[in-house]
Amino acid sequence: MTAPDRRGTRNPKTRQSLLDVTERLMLDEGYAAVGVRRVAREAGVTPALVLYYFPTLDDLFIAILRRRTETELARQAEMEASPFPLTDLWEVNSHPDTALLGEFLGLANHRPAFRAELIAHAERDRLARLDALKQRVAEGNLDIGDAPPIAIVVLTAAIARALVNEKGLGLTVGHEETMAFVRSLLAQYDGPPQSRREHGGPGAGTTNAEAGSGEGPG
Amino acid sequence: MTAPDRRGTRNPKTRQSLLDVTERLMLDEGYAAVGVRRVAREAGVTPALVLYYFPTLDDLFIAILRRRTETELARQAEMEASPFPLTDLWEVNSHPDTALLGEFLGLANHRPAFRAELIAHAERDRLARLDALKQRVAEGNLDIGDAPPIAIVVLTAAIARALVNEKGLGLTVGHEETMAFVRSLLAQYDGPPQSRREHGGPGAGTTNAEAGSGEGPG
DNA sequence: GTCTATATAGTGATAGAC
DNA sequence: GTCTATCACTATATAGAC
Repeated sequence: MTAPDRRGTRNPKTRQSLLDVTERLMLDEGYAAVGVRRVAREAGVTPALVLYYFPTLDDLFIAILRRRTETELARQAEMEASPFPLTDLWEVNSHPDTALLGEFLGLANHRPAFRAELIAHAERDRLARLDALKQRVAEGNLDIGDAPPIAIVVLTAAIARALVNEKGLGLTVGHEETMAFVRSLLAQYDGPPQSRREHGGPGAGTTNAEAGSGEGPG
Repeated sequence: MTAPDRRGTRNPKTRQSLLDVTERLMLDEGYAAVGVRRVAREAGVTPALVLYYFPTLDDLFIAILRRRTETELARQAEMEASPFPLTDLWEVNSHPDTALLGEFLGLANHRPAFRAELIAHAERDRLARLDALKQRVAEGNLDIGDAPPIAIVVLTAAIARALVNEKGLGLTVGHEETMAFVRSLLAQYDGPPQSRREHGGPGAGTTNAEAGSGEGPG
């Protein structure tokens, strides 16, 4: 259902070019702008060639998703080496490329063949981040109190994605204050105990609620 | 650009039927499922009649948005009378109909005529909720500490919408824990001081972090 | 107010020459 | 591996009969 899997990969350079164009189109104009003709035109080839590399549009979208996965695994690895995992988890989710995830969600809504692939990817990704977070907690590098780690993972992703979506639309009411607030909250528990409260960025000026009056919950 | 504004509204019953069908289609299958043919078929009329009431598809979508606005204003009014504004703010945002907002966001992404209308609506809505929240705080009915009220409004909307979106997709990893966590957080500061911690629903069993070890921040 | 019929333009995908 | 040409289908939207 996904791809007839044409052996030989043909010309890798052309293939990559098509993927680049598609990804940029999705980010700039949304997945609805992606079509065989449009992609072909922007890549300087013919529509037929696009379908030669990706027999169906679904195959093209799935290829984008798969390529994305590798990039994210790399970022994930970086995060695991960071001294401030929470803040980094937030930053990773706030990356402009997160807009792609929004497009993927919309795409999955009316492309069944794409949906299964996306869900599998999202779940894998979510569990990977959960594991990473748990490990940091176990190492004593991070103290999130009674907060369920999975909730932290879900929340950072949810908030960041929603903000990116809104910004892409041109809706930014309250974003600045919200991001400052979130950053200050994360910075409060983030990193090894001795360094706590020493970072958080200039935007965290609102210090924050004394929601954690102790040295840290738990 | 929006509508030639056909005077007379014709048959209000037919008009409402078309709106009902469209709204249900958007919720069930996403905005991509909405087209003159499909709407016509499900409403038991012909495609031409749909365009008789709504000269372009954009007009149809905008009509949905406008009708929605009234409904939300009603909910908003209810919320303002509730003893637990935070929890209600969350519940309102978690209402299944929130899925519509996600569809609207996607829609605005590739329908310029719809975008301006949506942004105006979203900003108005956000500021209304902000005012309501501020008033509850001023009344002493709610204590959110140093947290910027606008951040509370943005965050509840962002989180709820993201969860609804994911659920619609079939991705629910971590949702239960996250919702329980959010509810417990909200319940902690929600309502008049004397009733605090007496509600929050059965899902809030994880009690929560002792993030607010005092009677309340501030 | 609702219909039939159609104009116009787009789409994903295929066949086959080179 | 890349092209031209085209099929089969869908879409929004319009004209005009009833």
